[in-house]
Amino acid sequence: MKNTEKIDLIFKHFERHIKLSDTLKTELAQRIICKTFKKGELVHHATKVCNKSYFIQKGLMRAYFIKDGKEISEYFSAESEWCNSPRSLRTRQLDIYYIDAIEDVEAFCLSLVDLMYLFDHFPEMERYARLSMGTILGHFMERITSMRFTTAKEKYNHFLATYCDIHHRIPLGMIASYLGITQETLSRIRAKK
Amino acid sequence: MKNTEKIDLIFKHFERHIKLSDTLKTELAQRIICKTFKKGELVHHATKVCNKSYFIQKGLMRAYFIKDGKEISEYFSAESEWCNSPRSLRTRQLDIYYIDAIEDVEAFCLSLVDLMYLFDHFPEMERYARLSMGTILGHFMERITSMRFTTAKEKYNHFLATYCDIHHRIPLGMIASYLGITQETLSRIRAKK
DNA sequence: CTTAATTTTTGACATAGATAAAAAAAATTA
DNA sequence: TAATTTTTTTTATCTATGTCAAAAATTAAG
Repeated sequence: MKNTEKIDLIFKHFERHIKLSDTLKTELAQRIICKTFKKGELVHHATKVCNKSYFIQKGLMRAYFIKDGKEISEYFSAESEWCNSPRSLRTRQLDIYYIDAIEDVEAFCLSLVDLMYLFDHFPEMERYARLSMGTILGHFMERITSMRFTTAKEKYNHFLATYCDIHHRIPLGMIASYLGITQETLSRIRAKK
Repeated sequence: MKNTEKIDLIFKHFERHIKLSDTLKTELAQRIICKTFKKGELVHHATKVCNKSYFIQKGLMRAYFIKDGKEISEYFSAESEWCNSPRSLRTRQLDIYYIDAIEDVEAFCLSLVDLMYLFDHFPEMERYARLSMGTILGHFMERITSMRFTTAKEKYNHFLATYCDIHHRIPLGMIASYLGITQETLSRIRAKK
């Protein structure tokens, strides 16, 4: 890491859940590397096991999978959020997800090996993971509820609420596949209000 | 705890993810209490903050919420699974979920206070939570996919796959609300095959 | 700038699944 | 075991959203 100011972004993120000792900060700084991706660039390919986690410093990433030849968006990650192929990273096996950059991206990158090292040596990292996964789990539960008992319009409103800050940066087609509706339907919903 | 054999069930569960030291086993045994619930009994009420987690030893529990006066099943927990109101437990705030017993239930009960104590003193408990939440997160992702791009029949098949062992113990109406389809539709799907 | 490629919008039509109401079956209680 | 309540099934319509096709608008490339 050259830019010590930049890394503060991810430190601040950790510190929302845990206290970072100087030792841990040093260990993190030694292991985190910076990567950049051009808009449209593929960051992770489903034919590979995912062994990295990206923390976005600037830009927008998307996890998606292919169904019947079409890209189905699974989730979007923006500034100060992680992006990876969760199950692949956890189980060290293949999963269906691709990751690409919707905008030019600057990201911090932590390898699985380094993550494991940190979990083994810093219990507070385990806590961080437990707490932040709890938050994500909550979002998923809300999303499941939103998927089940709402009209297409309500689904879209729920999307607008959860991706409040970044919804305008995501193309309509990607939003439609994320919501499980057709882009025609979404276009009509937008036209009405 | 009187029955030392019984508590092995939950020890074995922990040991799927972590090693349990004798110290931790003792601490757990001191804190876990047994509770029983009759079929139909309300275990957790949405007007209360959830401050307990139940690990089911025998029977079947359900988390649900009320929408337009109807009970919408969120998830089911059977033997060797946890049941609680996740976000309420995590944030110490109210959430929408009720929990009831679909069958007579015998469960181990751990209070939030005791959970916190264990997290604070046993880093391996943090790891256990991280790993088991990862598994749950994977299930949720699959469920979200299943909710979005499949017909009612495919949703039902996905339910049968995920609740393979216990699907026959869950009433049709509860399954329908879990899947976000009407019970009439589910009844027709069952009739066909 | 001009052309090509991609994304979004619009229109016509089809259909899976919702809704409503009532009968049948199963489970619970007296 | 009869009576009551709850759950499931069936029948008949209705509607939101999907599908297909093509035009318009936007973005990217030469």
